[in-house]
Amino acid sequence: MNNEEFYDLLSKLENSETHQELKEYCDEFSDLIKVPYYLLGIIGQESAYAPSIRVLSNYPQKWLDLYFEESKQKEDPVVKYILEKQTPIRWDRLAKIEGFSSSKNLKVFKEAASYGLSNGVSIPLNSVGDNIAVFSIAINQCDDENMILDNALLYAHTFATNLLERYLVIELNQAQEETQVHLTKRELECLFWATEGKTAWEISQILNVTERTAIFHLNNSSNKLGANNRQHAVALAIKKGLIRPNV
Amino acid sequence: MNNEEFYDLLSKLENSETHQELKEYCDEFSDLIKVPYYLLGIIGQESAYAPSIRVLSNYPQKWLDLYFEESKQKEDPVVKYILEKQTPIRWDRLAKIEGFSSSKNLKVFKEAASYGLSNGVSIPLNSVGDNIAVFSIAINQCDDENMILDNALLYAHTFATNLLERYLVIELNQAQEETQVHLTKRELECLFWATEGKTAWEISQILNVTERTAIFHLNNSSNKLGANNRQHAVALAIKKGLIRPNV
DNA sequence: ATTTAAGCTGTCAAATGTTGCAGGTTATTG
DNA sequence: CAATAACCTGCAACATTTGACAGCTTAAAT
Repeated sequence: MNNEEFYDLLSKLENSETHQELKEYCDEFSDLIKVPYYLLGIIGQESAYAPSIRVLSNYPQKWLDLYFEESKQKEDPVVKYILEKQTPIRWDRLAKIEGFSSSKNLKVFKEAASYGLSNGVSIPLNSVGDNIAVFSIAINQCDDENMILDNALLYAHTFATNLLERYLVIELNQAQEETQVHLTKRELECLFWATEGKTAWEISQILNVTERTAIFHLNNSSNKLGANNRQHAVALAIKKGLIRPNV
Repeated sequence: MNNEEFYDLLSKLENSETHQELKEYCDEFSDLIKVPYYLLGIIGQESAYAPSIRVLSNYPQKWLDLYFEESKQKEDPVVKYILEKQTPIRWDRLAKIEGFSSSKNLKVFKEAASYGLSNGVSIPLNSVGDNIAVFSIAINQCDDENMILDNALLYAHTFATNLLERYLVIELNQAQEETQVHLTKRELECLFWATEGKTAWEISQILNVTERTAIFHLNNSSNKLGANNRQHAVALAIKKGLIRPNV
């Protein structure tokens, strides 16, 4: 693959309007890097105790079915890794890192291999917003698998970042007004100071309004976010990326 | 640059023990990709209204001094971009994107150019934890600047991810016990449910303890995190990456 | 000119959170 | 065995948050 082909592919991603279209470009990418399998996995943590998992992949369907049926993500070293680290990692190297290499964990690797996914690269993707994602590419056993993967890794890293960004934009567009929350400037200001540990009274002093007004905006924020209480609102706002540092 | 040189460099990063050492490898990287300038900027948002900014860079010192003296980050389109987006971007392309291309913003680009930074690539880095970072590489005007940058981008993306991860690990090691917070299992469990919007009483039911005990753990968490109140504790815990989705 | 969105303010009662006091158990480790 | 860390519980006073009711101002858009 040359750079021109690659950047062409990225601009195709940017102009995609459906997840189906994205999948086609993933297929194209997979051809270009000569790695047969890919998977984009997204963990939504709006509710952290019941996270949603979304997948865009051409992994063997039987393996995917088995994987989620038996909740193998709970003992998958790749999942453990992406929740803690940010750097792309080759599976055979991951298997040697302390803390990820328990025999229970390595069992997942063995099972995956039996479905034709003997080695791969996984790239943690921490988007702003409430999602944690991973993009993996995988290959069956062959002589130069390490070389192919090392070469593909660089492309896959940037490709994955663009893929996820576009995936989430499309998702947001489709969700439309129902799920979309729009907070007013004041509501965001109040929430911001709430995340800094200020009480309603303190916020009222900062914004030069009465305490009642600060409470009013905070309640509106909570309601719009569908939060149970202020703590929940604060948590949701941060996870959704509504709170930005005052750079 | 070939892949071998690159992966060698990455493993040097991984084994670094000081920020000075990292800087040396950045210099080495800069040579390899033939792009003279680099900058790693880290925005710590433990306190979002007074974020800390740390820099590891070989940008012209005069430009850096001027930049922070005049708080140019407030109108820097790159800063605006990295707070919203995740994908690497070439500056000349960024200048054309709607929403980032106000004349006020473009002024920063012009000033940077007068210090020898006429074009570049910036890579948003969203680490788990309480930091937002950017790695930029920059080049002075020349005939094939776009080609050089496009070629360097892929390497820079993965390099930057590894660089940041190591930078933060070193920082954490040096901070040592003073700043380090260790929350017990129970404290984390209570905090987790607090971020899900549960009251102390509800948490007590989930964990099968009395309400008083849940309050006890929540208070301990708050104190250890240095929080003013529960909302603050929840916010800090999420920003620090202590709250993980229950995958 | 009317509507609409956003902002602002007030009061009251009930629920929840915060703080400080005091004391207990259990498992691990030197 | 003694020390330690983590965990568990109760009571009481006070602060803060939440929900429900009611009404005003201002700027922008139809």
